[in-house]
Amino acid sequence: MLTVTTVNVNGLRAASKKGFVPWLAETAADVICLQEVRAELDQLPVEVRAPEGWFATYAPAAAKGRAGVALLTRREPDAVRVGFGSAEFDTSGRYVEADLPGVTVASLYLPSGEVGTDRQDEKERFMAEFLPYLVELKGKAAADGREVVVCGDWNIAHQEVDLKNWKANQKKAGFLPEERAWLTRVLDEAGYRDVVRTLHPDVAGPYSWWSYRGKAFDNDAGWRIDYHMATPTLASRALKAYVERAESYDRRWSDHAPVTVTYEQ
Amino acid sequence: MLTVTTVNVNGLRAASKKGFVPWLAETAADVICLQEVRAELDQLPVEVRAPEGWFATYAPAAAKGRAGVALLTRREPDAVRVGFGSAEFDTSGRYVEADLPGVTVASLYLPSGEVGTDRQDEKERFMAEFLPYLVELKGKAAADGREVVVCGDWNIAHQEVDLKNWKANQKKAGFLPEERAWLTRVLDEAGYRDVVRTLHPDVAGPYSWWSYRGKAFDNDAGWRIDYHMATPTLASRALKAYVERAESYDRRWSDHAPVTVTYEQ
DNA sequence: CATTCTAAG
DNA sequence: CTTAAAATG
Repeated sequence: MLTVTTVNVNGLRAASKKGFVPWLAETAADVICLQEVRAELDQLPVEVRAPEGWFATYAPAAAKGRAGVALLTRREPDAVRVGFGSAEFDTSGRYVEADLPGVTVASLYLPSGEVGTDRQDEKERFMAEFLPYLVELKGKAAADGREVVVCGDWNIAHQEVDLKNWKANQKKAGFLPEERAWLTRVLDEAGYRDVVRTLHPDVAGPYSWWSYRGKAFDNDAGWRIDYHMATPTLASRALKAYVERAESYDRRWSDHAPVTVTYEQ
Repeated sequence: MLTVTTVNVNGLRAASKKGFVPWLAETAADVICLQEVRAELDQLPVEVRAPEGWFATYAPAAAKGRAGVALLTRREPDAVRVGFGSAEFDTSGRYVEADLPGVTVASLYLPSGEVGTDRQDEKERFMAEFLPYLVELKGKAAADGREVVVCGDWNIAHQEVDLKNWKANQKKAGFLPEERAWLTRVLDEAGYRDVVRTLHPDVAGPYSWWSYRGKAFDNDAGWRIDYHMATPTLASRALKAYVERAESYDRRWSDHAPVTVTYEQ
């Protein structure tokens, strides 16, 4: 059994003050993929920089206070790689992967974007570069007889069922036709499986992100943008999935909820 | 009797959340000179933007969130003037004056500065422009048979007795020889009186500012940089002076304390 | 609406 | 150490 959690922490320093530390102490996960750490190593409290019982692999962004991904693993990885061979993005704190026995686990933080801005152009460049890498990653892993799961904040809701207000968001970044089509290519061309959707084909959501603005959380006006994208064999071994939505607005320590999948080994 | 208070609020929005509002409700002052308001009018809660029983004259800086002075008067001023005829400083939220019967009261926020920076150059330019204005102001007032008091944060401690650690601060902005000499000229050349010092010639302080850094407040490592500079006749009418140091670190609503003087009329 | 950085103090 | 803005999400 391998339990993998992914969660965008929206600033690990802030999250650590609001409940991330006890959450970490109680989780049953074997691997945790973090996004939006937004800190240098030495800015983090020691309980999260080097948590007891975990191996921590941090990939901060070159720009202070931005992005940043990490992997927490209960056992030491056989290998760790930061970035995916992109001159533009490898120092931007958006991708890290680790080899564990039989499986490569990655933490991805895809750029956010907003229509008509440079950020959206950046998001599109990332998508264009990252899709071929997914294909390559899957090929290398297959040659090695290993499975792959790329977890993280993909910043795109795939289908209408993946966000509460899909009608109002058809021209919004995160639910644009071209972004949705790109996610379809991740599945159909690169050959990954959306593990949570595969386990729960017909439910709305389960959402994993609610804006801090307005009453989005209380109205459950959420988006499903945090995914486990796994190679088919690993996906077929998924036993259960769970989105850990906080009980109330003020018990949250991030605007995202942890998304956990348990895989049979 | 005319009671005048001056206080640098270090952000009136923050101060309003921490105790400025009840302080204002209970003060016996007739005129309050505020510095470092750091807000536009419409960013302020209505209880301070238009407090009941007061006339409020705000002179915000053109730069958002910076400087800003104001006058609160229990009666409506006969006239109000923003700035002192300086192309550089009249829109910088550093000076406002109001005519009340027999007396002109001004709120001044002299630039802060730091040795070796552009800010210090700015402070020096302000000083160079402001001294002649003080002379002019006094002359016009005399011709009109009125007194003058320029209250505010002058950002200079005059003598060794005006700050706790004068030895360690001899090369620090706020206690440089040239700044101290300039304050002497305000007294000797422009002919103003330092009202609080005149009433209390021999005491240490009373300090009106304690840095937020370190334990400055608890150690009373303060500076006397907030002054009532009055024309001699008005100064001679000062009956008592009072610096309202907070009872404890966390009952403060600013790093400065209100400095209040009661004048006989 | 929240996090972090920066400039300023 | 604190305020407030700005950029980002």
